[in-house]
Amino acid sequence: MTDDPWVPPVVLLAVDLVILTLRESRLHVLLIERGIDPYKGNLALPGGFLRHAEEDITAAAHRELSEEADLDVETLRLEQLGVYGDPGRDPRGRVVSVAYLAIAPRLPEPTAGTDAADAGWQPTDRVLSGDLDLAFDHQRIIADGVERARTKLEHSALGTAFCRPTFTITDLQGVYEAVWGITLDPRNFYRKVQKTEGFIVPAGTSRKAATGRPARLFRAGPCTALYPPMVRPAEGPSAKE
Amino acid sequence: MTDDPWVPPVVLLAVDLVILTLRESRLHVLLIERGIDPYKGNLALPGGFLRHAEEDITAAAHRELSEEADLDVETLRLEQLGVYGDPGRDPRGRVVSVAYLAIAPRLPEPTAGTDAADAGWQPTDRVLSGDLDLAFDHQRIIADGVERARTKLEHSALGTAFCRPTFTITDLQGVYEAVWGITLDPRNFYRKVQKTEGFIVPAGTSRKAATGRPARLFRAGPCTALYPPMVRPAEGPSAKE
DNA sequence: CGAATAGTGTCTATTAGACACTATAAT
DNA sequence: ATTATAGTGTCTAATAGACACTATTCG
Repeated sequence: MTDDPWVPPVVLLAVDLVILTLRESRLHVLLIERGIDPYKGNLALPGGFLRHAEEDITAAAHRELSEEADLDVETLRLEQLGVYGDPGRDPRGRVVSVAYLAIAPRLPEPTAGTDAADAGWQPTDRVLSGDLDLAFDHQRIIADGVERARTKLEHSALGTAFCRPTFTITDLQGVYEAVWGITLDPRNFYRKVQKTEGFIVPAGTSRKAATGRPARLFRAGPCTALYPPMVRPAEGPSAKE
Repeated sequence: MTDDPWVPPVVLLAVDLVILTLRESRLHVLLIERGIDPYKGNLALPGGFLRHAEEDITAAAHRELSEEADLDVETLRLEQLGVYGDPGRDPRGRVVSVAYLAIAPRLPEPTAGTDAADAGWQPTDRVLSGDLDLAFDHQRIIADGVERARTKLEHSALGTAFCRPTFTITDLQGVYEAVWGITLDPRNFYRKVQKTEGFIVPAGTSRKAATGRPARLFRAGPCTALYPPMVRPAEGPSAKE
């Protein structure tokens, strides 16, 4: 045992972004193809190291959002998802990553950024089933992100973030159905959403229709927390006889 | 602009523990008095740097729990609360802290650990009101921890973690009332808790009574997630005319 | 008109919340 | 008996969930 004065170890700090959206009624996550080792060629979450020692972590997340995902920083709200710092999760050394969650409306394919060889939306169920091979512990991070989105739909107005600025109630129902993976009664959903004060507000004009009656348009309301919450039907444990 | 190969910056990684308990019907948080600079003499959350470069973050949190708080690691479950890494939050340099939340039953005063000059439980409302001067951004971390506990009480069986191994329904009600800062109807609470399957299970013997009818004892049930959830009455926004 | 989607009405079983009562102990 | 706390019963208003209907567009 030496008696050298102890100094704390240092780590590399990274951010990773779980950006979810809806395409063709399925939940998708934005992934890039890694252009460099380790895990070169594998799919991974957009993200990267802090740029410099004074960079704010949230600022770094926003920077990666525009650099790697080429998405508009202004329209997306990032929420901290958690820290992933297992020793050995990155062969380059001790890398601790702060994961952020963002919800995006349906967007055109993002163009590849600087250090992303390719970028694209992948269905979350393909990721979670292990069908796709992800770098690092990113499958785990995505699983946590999806689960977070599921519960946030219950208690926050996050659902509107999946929609474009104006949307129909049917659009919003599609969000809940895709994220929760269930079907909902349109009539009850209609009532419920309307009576949850501040959730959605009418956007004047009705519009849209390939066929059928045109739907009214709404915008996201002022509330961020829903009261009463949207209730997700019980699952698993209610194994009915 | 030089053309030196860019290398990512490094940071110091710390863990901080928000340990909540109930004493005399008030929510308390465990704080230590800092024995060294910076913020020497101020109150702070128990915590500290990673011991070595390969230490798991959760393991470090458990280690601090026993070292600094002298609490039994086995009985307390730690939950990640978030990352606090603003540049400038620590004058010693770039320190990023991972905060953990734990709930403890009423315990004897913990004995001071190694680098804690003094330790003790402080009411959370004194902390949140700014009545006590905390080191770093620990007031903010505690505020987040308390808020997390509030919402977890709704959807998880966390409330039982505030109680000793066996407890009465009145004990459990006291937890909800203290954390939520409201009063509840004992009769409705009784029914609600009983019918939430797996929340609490009878512990055989009835017992306890200074005066009045002895209460039945219960243990924490197998469920971690409550369904249906305990509903916290609406606050603020329902400003009744 | 029919097809398709939007939106409303109504009924019922369940539940939250209010409140009165009975039960079991100590003094 | 009195006091104090534990536990149960009951009523009512609100709500979730099921389901039938009307409304508005296009072709």
